Amino acid sequence: MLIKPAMNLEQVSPKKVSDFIFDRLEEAIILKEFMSDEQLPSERDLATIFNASRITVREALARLESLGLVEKRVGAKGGTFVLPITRNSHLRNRDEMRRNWDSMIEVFEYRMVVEPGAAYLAAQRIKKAELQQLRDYVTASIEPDCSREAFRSIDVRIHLSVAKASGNAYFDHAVRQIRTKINPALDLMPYSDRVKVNNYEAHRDLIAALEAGDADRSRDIMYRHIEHSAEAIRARVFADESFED
Amino acid sequence: MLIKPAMNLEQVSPKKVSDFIFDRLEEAIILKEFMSDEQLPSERDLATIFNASRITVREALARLESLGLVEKRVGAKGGTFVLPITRNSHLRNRDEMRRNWDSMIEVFEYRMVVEPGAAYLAAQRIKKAELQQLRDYVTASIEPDCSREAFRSIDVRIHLSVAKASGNAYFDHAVRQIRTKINPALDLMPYSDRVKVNNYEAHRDLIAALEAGDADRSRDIMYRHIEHSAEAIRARVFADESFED
DNA sequence: ATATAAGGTATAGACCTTAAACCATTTAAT
DNA sequence: ATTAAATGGTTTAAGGTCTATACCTTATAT
Repeated sequence: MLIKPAMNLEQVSPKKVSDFIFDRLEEAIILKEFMSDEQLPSERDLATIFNASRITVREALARLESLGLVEKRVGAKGGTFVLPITRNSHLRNRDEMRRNWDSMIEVFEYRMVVEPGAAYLAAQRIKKAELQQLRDYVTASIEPDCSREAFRSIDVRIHLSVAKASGNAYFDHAVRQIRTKINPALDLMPYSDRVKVNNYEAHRDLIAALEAGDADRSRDIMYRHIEHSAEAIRARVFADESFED
Repeated sequence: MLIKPAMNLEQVSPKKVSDFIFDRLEEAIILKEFMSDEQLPSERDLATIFNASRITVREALARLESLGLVEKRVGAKGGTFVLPITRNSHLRNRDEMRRNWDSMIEVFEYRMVVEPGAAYLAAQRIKKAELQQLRDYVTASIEPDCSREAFRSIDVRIHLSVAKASGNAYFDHAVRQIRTKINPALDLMPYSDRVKVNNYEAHRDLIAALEAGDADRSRDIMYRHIEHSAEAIRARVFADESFED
């Protein structure tokens, strides 16, 4: 006898245009497509980009502003500017993750399946230009003048590029979603030579495996890389000390 | 030097409440939570379930009706009823999949990563009641009086239950999404004893592995099961003959 | 015939979005 | 000092969507 699963009753509410715009801009800031002090396109340009009215764009920007992600300045040379992450927002992030650690674990579990899968496919399909782009990112990440924020931004781009090189929109989207969830946690990490070198070596080895078209090795390297990353985040979130680096 | 990725300009449009309701009902029908000739809840009940107005529910139902998924009848004993899949819609589905085979391949690739991952986690966490539910499903699926449609419905429920047993909302959601994409293809499959037995054995072995808490074996069985399924779909979609069984 | 349970329809008000115009502020060029 | 340009800030009118409520129509069972 078949038992019908209960009708999945979900409270739906309309997703407004301003919600979409807010989500996209928040994601862009979290993924560091815009870095600190960088200016977003003007309200008028954003309206054109998103094919929306200026008022609707302003509603999305107002939400970003109320979250402390951006700041507006009027006048010529004015505009909407991305605010740097403050020590306070760091601590708030950490507490939020401590309180909600179970949901972080869910993201990690998903990531450990999805990103190695993306690397596996990418090894079979990545194009020369994409490999070169990856190499440029990795090279830039190990330069001595690479700022902490630039380093974090490059790290995101490397992982998103591998997902894109998988040639599969599902992996691309999933990695983007995962990264948007965990990037605030990664921003908590210290910025030491040891971290830089560890990351450099993992990314370098991954690129070598991708270049060799070795899908299994690419997958394994990615798996170990993000396994290590998850453990480092866990240690950091539950560390007693506060953050100074 | 860092090169900024181009601003991802996407045309956003508001997602209306009726869109959400339409999506959920369409999904429920595709996943065979409602079977042929079954009655959906009344418009008034759906409005309560989704916390929306009746007019909005009617808009969603009108779209379902225009797609030929449901039919409305007025009067007492009237209501909204799920229509059976016709031979024509079968052929349309097949042609659509032939034309858009690349996007089917993307779903299969994603599925081969996500569902084995879900099975791996489920083996470590599945509860006694969930195992019993799975056993009941599998038993029902091999009964001689199990209709073709009931068989397909049970198949869906087994895979969704495993995803749910992973205890991870990301896997749960992803498997749902994947299944909604490929279920129309699975509906094209013949309903022979050979198919029934193959499915039965794969599901039986999977449950045994889950019950043993053997994560690696659960993952491998799931992988081979859906690899076989993808190949069977490919053969069916590109078969010359039309469908009689 | 009548009651009942559905779908079918109509109206008014609240909210969201667009388009277009205009105001206010700041900077750089003149 | 004046002015032009670029930006955010504001207003208004028109149209679309959603809610709430009420009432109409159809078909079945009693």
